[in-house]
Amino acid sequence: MAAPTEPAVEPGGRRRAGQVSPPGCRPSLTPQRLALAAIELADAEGLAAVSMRRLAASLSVGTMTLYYHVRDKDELLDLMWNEFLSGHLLEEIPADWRAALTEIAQRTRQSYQRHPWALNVAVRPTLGPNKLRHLEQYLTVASRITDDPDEQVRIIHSVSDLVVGCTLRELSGQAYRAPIKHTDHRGDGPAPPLEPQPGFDELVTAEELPRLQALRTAGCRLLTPRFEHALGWLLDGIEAAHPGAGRAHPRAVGAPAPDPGLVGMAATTRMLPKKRA
Amino acid sequence: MAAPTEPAVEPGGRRRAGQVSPPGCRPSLTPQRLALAAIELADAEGLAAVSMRRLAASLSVGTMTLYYHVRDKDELLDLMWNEFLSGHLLEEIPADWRAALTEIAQRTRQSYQRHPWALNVAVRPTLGPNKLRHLEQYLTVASRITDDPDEQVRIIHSVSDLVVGCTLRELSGQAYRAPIKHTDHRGDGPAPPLEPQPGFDELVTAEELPRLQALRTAGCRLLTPRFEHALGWLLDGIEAAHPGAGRAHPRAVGAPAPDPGLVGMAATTRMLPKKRA
DNA sequence: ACCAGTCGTCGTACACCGTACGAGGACTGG
DNA sequence: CCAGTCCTCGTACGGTGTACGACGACTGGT
Repeated sequence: MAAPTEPAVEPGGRRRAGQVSPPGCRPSLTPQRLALAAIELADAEGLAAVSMRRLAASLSVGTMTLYYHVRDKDELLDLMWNEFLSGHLLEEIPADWRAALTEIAQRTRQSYQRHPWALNVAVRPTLGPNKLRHLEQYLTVASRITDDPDEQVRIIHSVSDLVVGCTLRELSGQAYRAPIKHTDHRGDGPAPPLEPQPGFDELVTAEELPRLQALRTAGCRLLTPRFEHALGWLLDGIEAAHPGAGRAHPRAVGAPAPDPGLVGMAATTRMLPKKRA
Repeated sequence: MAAPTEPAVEPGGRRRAGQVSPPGCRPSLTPQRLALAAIELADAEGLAAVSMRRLAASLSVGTMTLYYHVRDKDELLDLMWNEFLSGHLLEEIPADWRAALTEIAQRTRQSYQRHPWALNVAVRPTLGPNKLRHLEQYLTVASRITDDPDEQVRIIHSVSDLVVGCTLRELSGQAYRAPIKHTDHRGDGPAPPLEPQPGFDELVTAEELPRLQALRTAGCRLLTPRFEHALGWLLDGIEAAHPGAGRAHPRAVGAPAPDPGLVGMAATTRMLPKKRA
C-alpha cells in the first residue's frame, strides 16, 4: 500500500521484514546485539535485572528504541534463548555414540552453568535456528544407533530430558532458601539459624520420615551433583535396547559385578571417549 | 521485650510463631488457604494472573491483608509449591520397585500436567514438608534396590530428573509460539502462517539440517510424548547396575530381541505392576 | 531544489506490579 | 476503663511493559 516496492511491510505482520540493508549501512543496533547485551546483563545481575529500561540504559539508548528492533520483551527473551543455545553446539562430534551423547550432554550442562538465568527462560522456548542445529547434532548421533526416526527422537528426548532435569535441580538447589515449616505439626521451637544445607536437618522429624532420617545420620548430602551416573544408566538402557548399534568398544551387557556401586562407576568411566574416528 | 509472655514474637525473626490458636478461634484466613486460592487462580488463568491484588480480590479482602499471613510473594509461591507437591504423594507404594518408581514418576507427571504453572515455580523450590514426604516415598523404594545411601540418592535423582526434564519439555512444547528466523541467513520470504507444529517446517532448510529434514519427510513429529520409553531405559540401566535388587519378576537382562523398538516396548510394558504385595 | 516516505529514535503516559508504612477496629485480660 | 495483641487495609512509592505519537535524518523521484 504505502511502499512503492513490493515487500517492505505487510500490514498485519511483522514490522521490518527484509532489512537486508543496502550495502553501506552500519546497523549499530540489531536484535542480536540486544540479545547479547541482555545476556551480559542477566549473567551479571540475574534475569530480573533484564528490564527494557535497564537494557536500554546499558546500551545508552532510549527505552522505546528497543521496541523498534524487538516486538516484545518475549521476543527479546527468545533471542536470548537462541543465543544461549549456541553454547550447546559442538565443533566436532565424537565417533562413538556414547561419547558423543555424553559430550553433548556435558556441553549443555556447562552452558546452563554459565548462564543460570536460562533455566527460567527454558520454560517457554521457541524453535530457533540454534535449537534446530542442536537437535541436528543430537540426531546425527542418534542415527548411528537406529534407523527408525521415531526411535531416534525418543533417544534424543530421553537424554536431553535427563540433562535438563538434572541441571534444573542442581542449579535451583544451589539457591536453596529458608524452608517452610511443617504445616500440620505443632511448631517445635523458634527455629535455629540455617545450616549449609538449609532446612534439611530441622525438618526431618525422624518418626515421620525414617528413611530421610537414616540418610541424614549416614551423613549423606541430598544435593550430590553426580550427573554422570544417571546418564550412564540411561545410556546403558539405550545400549541394551539397541544391541545392533555400532560402538567402538562394545562390552558384555548385563555382566554381573560384585559391587553394584562399582558397576555404576564402570558404566560411567566407559563414557569417556577412548578413540577418535 | 514488648510482650509479657515469653515466646510471641522475637524481634528479628518471623512474624507470628506459634499461632496454635486458643481453641475456639476460626482463622478464616490461613497461609494454606492463601496458597489454595492462589493455585486456583494459577490453574484458571496462569501464574502471571497470581498477583497480590488479584489474589486478595479473589478472597474479598484488602491487598495488604495478605501480608499479615505471608511475608513475601516468594513465601506465597513456596506455599503454592508445597501444596502442589502434595499431589505427588502416593497412598500406597507398590511392592515391585520398578512399578513403584514408575508410579511415582507418573503421579508426578500427572501433577504437573494438572498444574502447568508449577514448572515456573520449580526453578526456585524450597524444601517444604511435602517435598520431604515425596523424597521419603522415593527413598522407601530406593532402599529396596541398594543399601548404599549415596546410591539411593543417585537413583532417586536420576528418576526424578528425567521426569522433570521430560515434563518440562512436553508442557513448554505444547505452548510453542511463533519461531524466530535464522539470524545469519538471508530472509527467505515473509513467512507463511503457522502450522500445527509451528516453525518446524519453515525453518528446516534441508541443506544445512539434513537429519532434521529427513525426520520431517519421514513424517515424524518432534513433540512425541513417549515418556515411558525413557523411563524404561533408565530403569533398565539401574536394574542392570543392581543385579542383586529383589524384583518380583526379574528377567534376563540384555536378552537380545529382533526389533529394537519392541525391546523398548517390552521394557515399558514390564513396568506395569504385575502383583501387589 | 523540493518533497514524500521510510528508518530509526525517543518522551510521555497508562495500567499494573510488589510492598513499606502506619492507622484503625475488634477482642481480651487485668 | 485501659493496655495490648490480632488482624485488616488505604495510601503511596518506585518499579515494570508498552501504546502512542512526535521528531530528525536520510533517500529517491520529479
